[in-house]
Amino acid sequence: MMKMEIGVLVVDDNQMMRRGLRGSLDIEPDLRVIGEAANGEEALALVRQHKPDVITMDYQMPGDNGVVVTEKILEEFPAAKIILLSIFDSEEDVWNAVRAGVRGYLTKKSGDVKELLEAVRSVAAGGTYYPASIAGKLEERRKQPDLTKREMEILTLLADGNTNKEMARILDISDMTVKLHLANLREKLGAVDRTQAVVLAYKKGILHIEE
Amino acid sequence: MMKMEIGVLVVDDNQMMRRGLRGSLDIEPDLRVIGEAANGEEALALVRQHKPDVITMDYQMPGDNGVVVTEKILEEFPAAKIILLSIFDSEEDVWNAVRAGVRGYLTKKSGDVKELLEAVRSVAAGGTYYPASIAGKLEERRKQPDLTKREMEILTLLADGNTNKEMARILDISDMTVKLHLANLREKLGAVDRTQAVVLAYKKGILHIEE
DNA sequence: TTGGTACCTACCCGTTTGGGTAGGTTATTG
DNA sequence: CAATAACCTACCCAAACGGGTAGGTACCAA
Repeated sequence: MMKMEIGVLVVDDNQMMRRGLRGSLDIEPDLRVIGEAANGEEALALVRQHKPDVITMDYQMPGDNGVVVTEKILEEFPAAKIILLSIFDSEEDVWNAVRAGVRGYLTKKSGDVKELLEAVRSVAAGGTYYPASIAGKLEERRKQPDLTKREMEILTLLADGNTNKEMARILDISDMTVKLHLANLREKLGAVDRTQAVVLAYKKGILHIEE
Repeated sequence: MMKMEIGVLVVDDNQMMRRGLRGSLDIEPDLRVIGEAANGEEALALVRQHKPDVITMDYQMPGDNGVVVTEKILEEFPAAKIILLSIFDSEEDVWNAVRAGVRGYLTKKSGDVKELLEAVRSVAAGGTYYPASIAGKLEERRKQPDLTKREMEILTLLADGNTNKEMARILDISDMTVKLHLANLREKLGAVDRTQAVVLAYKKGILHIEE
């Protein structure tokens, strides 16, 4: 009555990573990699074709990232079981993935194959899988209020080295209002000043280092 | 007279990455992976034992990072040919690796196997290998002056949300001096204010996001 | 010995920031 | 309909920051 094999779809743009994942999974007697996708479109096509039991999904990919692809897959196949794999594990990253509906989140840093296998089996059986460190970040994030759209704009402008007056001009609002948003955003992030605000925003994964 | 096979040592703490690398290299007729190491000690031991023609070295590892391990290997075997593989490719990261004496630097983001093979063969033949994006960052970094020890201390304290007065107290110097270092450091980083200074420090890889 | 670099201090002065307090409109949702 | 959240503006005031200028010491290398 139990299905003998767990069919896994590997989604990762990194060719070497795909090779490593396939090797680690295929060697297990109860697991079988039924396909590899390097991006969102390929992933969706293979999901439609093979209905995999579990999908391992990379976060960073050209085009749609793993969270967006997850949303698209779940929209069409609400029962799909997706485990997100990422080099990054900031509070915000984990939060976004969980909100999108993933069943597990693993960090690539460790590269721990045992952990991966546990996650795949647990999720295939209908459970979820979050290592302690990830679960902690999720809990931490849950306690924090979201930044509003305006606060995000201010935060971005702040990181670009704008003064309050400049931000006011850019957003076409009073610099009094900028001060207000800034105060709220410092409060939400737990920062003592504007400089620490951007630092904490980076650490929490709200802002990203892209040049 | 030419050596038929290029012996490669793979150094990476990530088990899946090692698997992917080995698979990608071993499949080539002219390449042979003669060992895998998960950290600096293992790497050094295998280098002594096998004298590999080329070493692919991960940046992020528990214990000594890839640059430190590179230095240790080159101290003992100055002719060793090392290619650094990293997820990160900030100006500072590339700069540190090149200063340590690597012959090539590849980013793991692409996971481009062709590029890896080209790099290994080029380096084995006595050449170097830097993709255009990496070479550009190296050139960029070369033009910039180093931060002094004091400036680094100020930068770190700055990112922690300290005011000038607090930094002065912590470093036991005048807040006038803090202002001076801060001005120099803004100048070197090309930042308009203290907030942008830490942002640029992150982007350049001088500061790191660790919680 | 001279030059360069890192490091330190001080003054003046205008601008920017942050804290507090007190109001308002609009849109959404129970 | 009332409550809530997001958004906006204004005032006062003290503290912090940034720009300019003008010095000093210590050390290392040419």
